[in-house]
Amino acid sequence: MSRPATNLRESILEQARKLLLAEGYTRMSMRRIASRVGCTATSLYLYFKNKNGLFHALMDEGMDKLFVGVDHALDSSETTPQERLREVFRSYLEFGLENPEFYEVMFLLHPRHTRRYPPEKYRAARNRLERVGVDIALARGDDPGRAEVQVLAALAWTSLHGTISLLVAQRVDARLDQETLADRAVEHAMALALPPQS
Amino acid sequence: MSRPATNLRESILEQARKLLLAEGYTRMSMRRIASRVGCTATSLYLYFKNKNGLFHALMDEGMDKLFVGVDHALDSSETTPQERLREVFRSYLEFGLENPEFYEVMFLLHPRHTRRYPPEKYRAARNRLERVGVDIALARGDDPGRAEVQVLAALAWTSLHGTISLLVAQRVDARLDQETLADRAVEHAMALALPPQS
DNA sequence: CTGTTAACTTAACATTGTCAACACAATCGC
DNA sequence: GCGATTGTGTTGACAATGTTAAGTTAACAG
Repeated sequence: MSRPATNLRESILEQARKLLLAEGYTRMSMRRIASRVGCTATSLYLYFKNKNGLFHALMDEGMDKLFVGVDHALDSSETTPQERLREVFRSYLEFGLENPEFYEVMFLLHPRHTRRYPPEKYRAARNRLERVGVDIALARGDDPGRAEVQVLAALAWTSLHGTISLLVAQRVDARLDQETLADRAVEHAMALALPPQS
Repeated sequence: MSRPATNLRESILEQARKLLLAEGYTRMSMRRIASRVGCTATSLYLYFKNKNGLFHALMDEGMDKLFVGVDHALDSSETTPQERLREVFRSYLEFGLENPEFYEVMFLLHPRHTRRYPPEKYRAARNRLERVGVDIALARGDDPGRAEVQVLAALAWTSLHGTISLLVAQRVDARLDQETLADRAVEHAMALALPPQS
């Protein structure tokens, strides 16, 4: 059959996502995706440059998913910077813990294994981080323009990222309660937004 | 040739390590290692169960390397808990940043891609983390037995881990100075050792 | 000289990502 | 209507991967 006018691209993405979530990147092979979709492996190359292209498309999905929660928190302008920050941190952590494979795909997989996600696409993420920096500056009564604030924003991110990645990889002691750890991670990140000299 | 009595195992480990450091896990293929060693790929299976076994042997090397610095800091008993902690944190960060591939191999690679490193081997690492917990308790004037302290130790770890992994993957804004970020990450972790209600 | 065992290789299997070549159906130009 | 073109897909192949079964060669024991 040809020209079945089905949007094969969507089916490919759907099955690829399922396979990725269920079995990880390596076992998400072109042939296995194709077999589930009901076409040949080479057909995937009509819609994606290669396996990495497909993978990047999945990353886009993940980014969108992440931004929904983060933006909602960032845009709640009627609250204080502190409350916004806490909500952003919590939202980020939640995304990571509830979508471990997506998180893995987006921030954990080393670019050496998958080819690098286009830097311009990370700009959207970096923009959010800058807004976090602004809120940190507001909370601290600091000048948002200072490089110091960007360092603080980066620290908040790395701190939460570390928590997510070790939890997701199940590397923290199993006897520790995951939720308390997550809560404390948020509070620890919040410490960065405290006014200086306190 | 047979029975050359060479310690082939050592050569394999050496070349595997070089390949891993230079080109990452995926490109460290059994055949490529063998070709550099000067034997066939199947010979590697005489000394290691499979690629993962070889990989775990490399992890052992990395663990040892890490523990040298961390233990040195932990054992400097003539200093205060705070100074010890700062030195441990710094040492951990330094190891991660100076041995990115080892760090990647040990704490970044998801167990889904490489099979899981035997849990009992992580015990050595966990022991160190418990000693960090003790020092945190000492610094805070807290009871080392409290679960709270273990959470704090875990938080210190996740926080430093996040910094290392994002720096190693070159995901933080390149305009930020790597060293200041590292320094601040140590200080941020040190905040966990402050006496409560401050 | 004959076994036995250790060290290593040959040859193969199934699976992977990827690509060139081909085939068919729909649409466009006339 | 009809031929050319374009889009949509498949066939078959290539090289590389991890892994294993079977074979080979060398050293030692009796």
